[in-house]
Amino acid sequence: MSLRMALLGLLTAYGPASGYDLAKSFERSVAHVWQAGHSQIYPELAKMTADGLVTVEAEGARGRKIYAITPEGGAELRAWLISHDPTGPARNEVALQAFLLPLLDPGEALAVLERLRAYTERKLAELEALHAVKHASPVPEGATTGVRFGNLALDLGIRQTRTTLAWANDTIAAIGRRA
Amino acid sequence: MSLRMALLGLLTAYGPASGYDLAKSFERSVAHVWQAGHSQIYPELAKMTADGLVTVEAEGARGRKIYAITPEGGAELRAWLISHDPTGPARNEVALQAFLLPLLDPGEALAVLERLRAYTERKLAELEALHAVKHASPVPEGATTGVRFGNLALDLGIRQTRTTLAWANDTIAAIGRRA
DNA sequence: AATTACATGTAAGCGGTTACATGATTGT
DNA sequence: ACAATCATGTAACCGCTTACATGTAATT
Repeated sequence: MSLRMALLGLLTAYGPASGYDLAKSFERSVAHVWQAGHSQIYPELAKMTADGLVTVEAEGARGRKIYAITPEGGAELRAWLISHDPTGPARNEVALQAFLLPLLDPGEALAVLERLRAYTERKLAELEALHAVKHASPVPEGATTGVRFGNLALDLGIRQTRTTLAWANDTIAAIGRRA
Repeated sequence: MSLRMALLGLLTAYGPASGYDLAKSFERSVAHVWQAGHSQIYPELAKMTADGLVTVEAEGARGRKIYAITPEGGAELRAWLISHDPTGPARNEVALQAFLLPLLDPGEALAVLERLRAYTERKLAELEALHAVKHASPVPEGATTGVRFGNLALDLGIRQTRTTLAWANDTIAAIGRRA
């Protein structure tokens, strides 16, 4: 369902687009919160067309199909946002490694934590770069809260990444003291 | 792979157990970082037996099979912890809803954020209750860092949940000002 | 005797990944 | 001519969920 909603969201915010365009949008804007490749997007768009949530508005060169969101699609997206509780089953690889970490001896655990910290630092730098760029981008159609599309998620992402980084640093310090 | 590692971790920490026991352990201890039902666990244990990572140590009443981790299993777990980068594809439902939120008008967006906040508050209370209980639990076998098994993940989870809660509160305040 | 908890498995189906396959257009 | 990019799709496979299916032991 989430893939569907992400696609409807992109079509609402940026207007009609092809499967190819949408796949690019996933790589660029949505990548940090949701991922999908073209092999997943094309069949999904076909299903969504059958369900009346989108329509093939036009067909361009090279068999390019331009999809547009329908009123039903818009309603579906709004309904999902308003009433769907994000009960995504907890499945967090970083947290799982953290969970199992005490099974290693202190030296090894420290090495793992250092790796985790480096990884988190890279991710934070990426998000903060995106944050800087964002202020130059145009406000897309469809944004009614006055907040730029995607900015709330970026803020959340940066905060969470900073939290993970702080945890890694504190844990390295705590285990380091014992080792 | 992660399910495999979670199972090996539980067998290392708590000693030999049946598929049934492991399913219970998932519900209790690992639930916040990884989820798995018995229908996933039983076939996985069979595959792990075939791969020599665990052995059926004993068979009890009601066809109960007790699995024990083998040296190969232990090596596999350690290798994974030490060298596997947790590149779990970003797929976060809360963040996706945050991403799409500006498509709603301010009143609706506020309602969604309130729901998100309530959900996060419940989760935080749960984790903090677990934190309180933890101090009474025994230190299991296999913990070599001196940190109790699962405590690092719990700390991380509490921090992240607090961060999400703060984000929800701040965003409610920010949008509320505009509405 | 009936219910609950223990205990194990299988099957259908969905969401997602990787790889395969094809062809048109544009730029060098 | 060749390469890169545009553009769409399919197939095999894996991980996971939900539901089906079966039977045993302990409790009330």
